[in-house]
Amino acid sequence: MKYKILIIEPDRSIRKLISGLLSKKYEVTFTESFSDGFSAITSFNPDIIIIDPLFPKKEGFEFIKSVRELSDIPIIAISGSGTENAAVTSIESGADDFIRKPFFSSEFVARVGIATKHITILESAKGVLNTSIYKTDSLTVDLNANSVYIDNERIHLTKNEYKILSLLCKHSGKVLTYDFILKNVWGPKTDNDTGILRVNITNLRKKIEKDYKNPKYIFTENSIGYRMAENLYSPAE
Amino acid sequence: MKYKILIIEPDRSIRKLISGLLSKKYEVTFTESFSDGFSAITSFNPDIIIIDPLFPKKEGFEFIKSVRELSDIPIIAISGSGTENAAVTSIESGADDFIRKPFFSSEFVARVGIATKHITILESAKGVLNTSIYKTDSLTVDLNANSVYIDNERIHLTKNEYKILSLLCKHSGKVLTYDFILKNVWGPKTDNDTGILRVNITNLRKKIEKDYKNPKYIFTENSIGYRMAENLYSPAE
DNA sequence: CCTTTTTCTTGACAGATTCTTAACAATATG
DNA sequence: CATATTGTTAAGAATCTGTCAAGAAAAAGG
Repeated sequence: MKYKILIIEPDRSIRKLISGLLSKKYEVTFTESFSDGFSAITSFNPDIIIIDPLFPKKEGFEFIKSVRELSDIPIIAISGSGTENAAVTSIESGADDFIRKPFFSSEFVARVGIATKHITILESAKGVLNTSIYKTDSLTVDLNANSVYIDNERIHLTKNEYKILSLLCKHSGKVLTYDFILKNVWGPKTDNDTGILRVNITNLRKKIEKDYKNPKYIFTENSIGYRMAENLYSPAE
Repeated sequence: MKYKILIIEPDRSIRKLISGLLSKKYEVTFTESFSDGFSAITSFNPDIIIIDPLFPKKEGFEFIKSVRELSDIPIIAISGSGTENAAVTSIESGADDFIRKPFFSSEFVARVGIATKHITILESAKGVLNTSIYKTDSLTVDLNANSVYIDNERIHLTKNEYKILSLLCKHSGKVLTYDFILKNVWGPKTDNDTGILRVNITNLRKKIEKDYKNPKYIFTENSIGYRMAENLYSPAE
C-alpha cells in the first residue's frame, strides 16, 4: 500500500517538481491554501504532510500547530527563506523536518523517506496497523472511501457533515472542543461561532442516529465540545 | 531525566561549540573516532547519536548502518560537505537527519529537539509513558481525552468540575491552595471567594467518591486547600 | 445561460444545563 | 464554649444547546 502525501504549496512549478519526484512511490494530493489543507486532511487522510509555512501568508505555523494538537503525523516544512527563523519556527510549531528551497532532488526524496521510516517504526511499536474504518453495530464510516453506511446501506452526507463526522471518528472517545472542530472544518481563521456547528450536529444526528433526541454516537460535552462513542474495533490510540 | 547524547566528532572546536549548545538540556559524551563510538554506545547507552560521517575517514556511513542493524536510536549526521551526496548517503545509511556545517545554532538545537520528540512519541506508543492518565482502583482520569471513568464507566462532569479535578490530578499528592485553584479555574482576576469552590468540591465528591462524606480521593487540608490522593498507577499492567 | 436543487449560513427562541449566590448545618480549632 | 472554617442545599440567574425556518450561496442539470 502506498503512503499518502498531502502537499500544501501555492507555487505551481514547485508542485510540478515535487509531483514528479514523489508520484511514483507515493499517492500525492495537492492544495494551494491552508484552509483547503484542513479539508484535505479529513477527505484524503494523508500519512505525511509537506507544507510551505510562509506562503501565501505566514499562517502555516498555526496550521502546523493545529494539526499537532491531535496527531503526530510527520510534517515536513519546505521554504525558500534562507534564514534560521523559518526553520526554527517550523520545528517549534511541530514540524519534523525543514528543507530549504532550492533543494537537491535526491536529498528531498531521501528526507521524505525518513518520514516513511518513522511511520513504519511507529506502527510496529504500536503492534497494529492504523485502521481507517470506524465501525459499530449499525454505523460504518470508511475514511478511505469517504462513505458512511447505516445498517449496510450507504447514506448521503453533505461535505461539512462528512468532515465533522470523520474528524470525530478519527478521535473517537476523545472530547473535541468546538474551537478545534470549527478550525478543522471551516479553516483556521474562523471565529468561534458555534451556531453553525450546532445546526450541523443536529442534521448529522438526524441522519445517523436511530433516535436523534437520545444520541448513541455523537455526545455533547457541555461548554466544551462533542465526543464520538469509542470505536471498539480501533486500537486504543 | 536528561536524555543522553553521544557525539562522534574529531574536530575539537566543533565539539566545544556543540557542548555549549546542548550540555544544559542534555547529558553529552564525546568520542573522536568511530571505534570509540561503538564502545561508547554500550557503556554510555545514549538516546541520540550525532556524528560526522566523513571524518576522519568516510567510515561513518558504515558506522550508521551497523548501529541501525541493532536499534532505531535517532542518528543526526552533520557534515561540512555542501554536496547532496553526503546527505543522501547518510540518510540511506539510516540517519534521521542531516545538518550542514556551518549551521545556525538555534536550528541545530531545534533539530536535536525533533529527535527527542520522536523518542517521546515512540515511548508513548509503546505504552511506556502515559503521564496524562490518573488511575486508581476505581477512578480513571484521562487528561488527553478529557474523560473521567468510575469502574470503567464514563461519568459526566461539568466544565468547572473537570477543570478542578484535572488540576488536582496533575498535582496529585500535593496540596493546592484555594487561591491557586480559583485562579486556575476562574481566571487570574478572581477574588478569593472560596464559596463557589466548596460547592464544586461537594458536587465533585458526590460524583467520584463512593462515600462522599468520607472522601478517598479529594482530601481537605484545613485552612489551606485541597489535595488529591497520589497517583499510584504504574503502566506495567 | 437560466432554472432547479441542494447546501450553507444566519437569527430567533425554547428548553436544558450550569453557574453563582446566599443561607444554614456541620466540623474543626483553640 | 466561641469562633472560624468547611460542607450542604436549594433557587434564581446566566449561559449553553437543540431546533426550526428563511434567505443566500453554491452546485447540478438542462
